[in-house]
Amino acid sequence: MIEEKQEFSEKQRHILEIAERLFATNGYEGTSVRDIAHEAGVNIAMISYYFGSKEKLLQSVFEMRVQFIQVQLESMLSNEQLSPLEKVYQFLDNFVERMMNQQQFHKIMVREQIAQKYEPITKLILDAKKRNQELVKKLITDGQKKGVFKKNVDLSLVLITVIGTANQMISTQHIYREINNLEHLSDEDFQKLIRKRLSVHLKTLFKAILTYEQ
Amino acid sequence: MIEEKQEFSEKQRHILEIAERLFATNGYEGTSVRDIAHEAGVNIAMISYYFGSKEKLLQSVFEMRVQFIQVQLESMLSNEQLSPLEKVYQFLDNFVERMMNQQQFHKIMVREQIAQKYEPITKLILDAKKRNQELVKKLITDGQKKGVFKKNVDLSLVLITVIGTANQMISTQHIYREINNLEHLSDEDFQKLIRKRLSVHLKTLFKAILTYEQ
DNA sequence: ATAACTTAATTAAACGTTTGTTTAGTTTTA
DNA sequence: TAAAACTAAACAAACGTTTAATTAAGTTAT
Repeated sequence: MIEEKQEFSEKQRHILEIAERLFATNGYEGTSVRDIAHEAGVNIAMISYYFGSKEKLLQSVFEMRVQFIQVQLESMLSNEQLSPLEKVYQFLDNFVERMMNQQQFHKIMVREQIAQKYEPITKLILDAKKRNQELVKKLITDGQKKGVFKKNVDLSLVLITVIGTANQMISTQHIYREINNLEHLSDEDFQKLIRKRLSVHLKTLFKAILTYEQ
Repeated sequence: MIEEKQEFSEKQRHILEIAERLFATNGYEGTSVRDIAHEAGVNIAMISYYFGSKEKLLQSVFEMRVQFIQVQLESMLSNEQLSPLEKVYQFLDNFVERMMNQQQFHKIMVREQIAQKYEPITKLILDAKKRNQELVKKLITDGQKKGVFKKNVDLSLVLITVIGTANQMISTQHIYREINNLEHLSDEDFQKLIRKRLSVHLKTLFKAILTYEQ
């Protein structure tokens, strides 16, 4: 029987999820420890008790969420059955799903990568991005060797578009909803819709940038 | 002699620019009125005296910057010399230049469109986006009528990519710089470089999404 | 099995700072 | 000499964190 490592207790995870939501909507400085404690239904002192400080609480939110890609993608990469383009598509699907499932967290990410105020978090973000880029780079160079992808692609710039598009969609989905008259949809259906559209859109983009075919 | 409407005095504009920079880097809640006053070299009370409150100060920053597109683009649109694609290119150049010239302000925008905390500002952003989209829509449908652009383009999604890419570049330019080993460049040269690359990149994207040609 | 003891969880209250804003007074400008 | 610009000081409220005390849970000894 394998004992799973429980980094945080159930109660701690509850606090972390509340904190994540509040940090996402109000920002780190815009959220008070009292707000978090109140919404989580715990005493204010518990947050220092469990996490040490407000800043370490934010760090803990990051730790909770940065299980990131790593394992999932490694196996995909080594699958020799798939064509380079198929691999890229699968990566994009995976990416969109991850982003949409963790919207609150990615809102925090957007803020923090602007602010760069808390060193350990800045470092976490940078490392994750580098790792991400290395993985995609393998995908791309693989496709280039096989002659399916163009050479001279600014990979960083392509990733900025992919991540930027997802971030922008997450940040301004209410506007997208209003402008396109999608208010009649349930929240759930709307989420499904933009997830699907985002996925298709990013694939189209990637194909257009990377391949010769039309 | 035409008297230009001076919305803000020179001293006020100085405060607004300091506030803009601090709001951009530390966020609205992360910036204290004392910080702003100190950096601007004025007494704290002057901020209430001039702008009424901290929140109205933020609003004033928006007012100062929302001279936006409007006039510039209208004339471009009506220029019958240009092909639809050339018009789109010109729009993109204009867009990138505006974004890069007002990076601080756009960092605030990114935060505020996530937060949606201050009603008047949320409304300002929404209106600007709608106006923006209407203008581009004219450009696109014009090109569609002439048979140069594809039909069935999700314009909102395309704009999300354009704006999202620019926002992401502005937010994570330090990472782009490090990953691509561009630290030897002067700040000025680096800014020029990413402005150019962003411009080219967005044009490529637009062309790939909108046109049939390769 | 229960009493004795230890550690962990939880609480209300208080701590010293910092927050945005206002006041009452002074200096500068027209 | 009236209005505008500016200042230092004070305001209450909110902030993150700590304290000291209490309750709950877990362990050991008998």
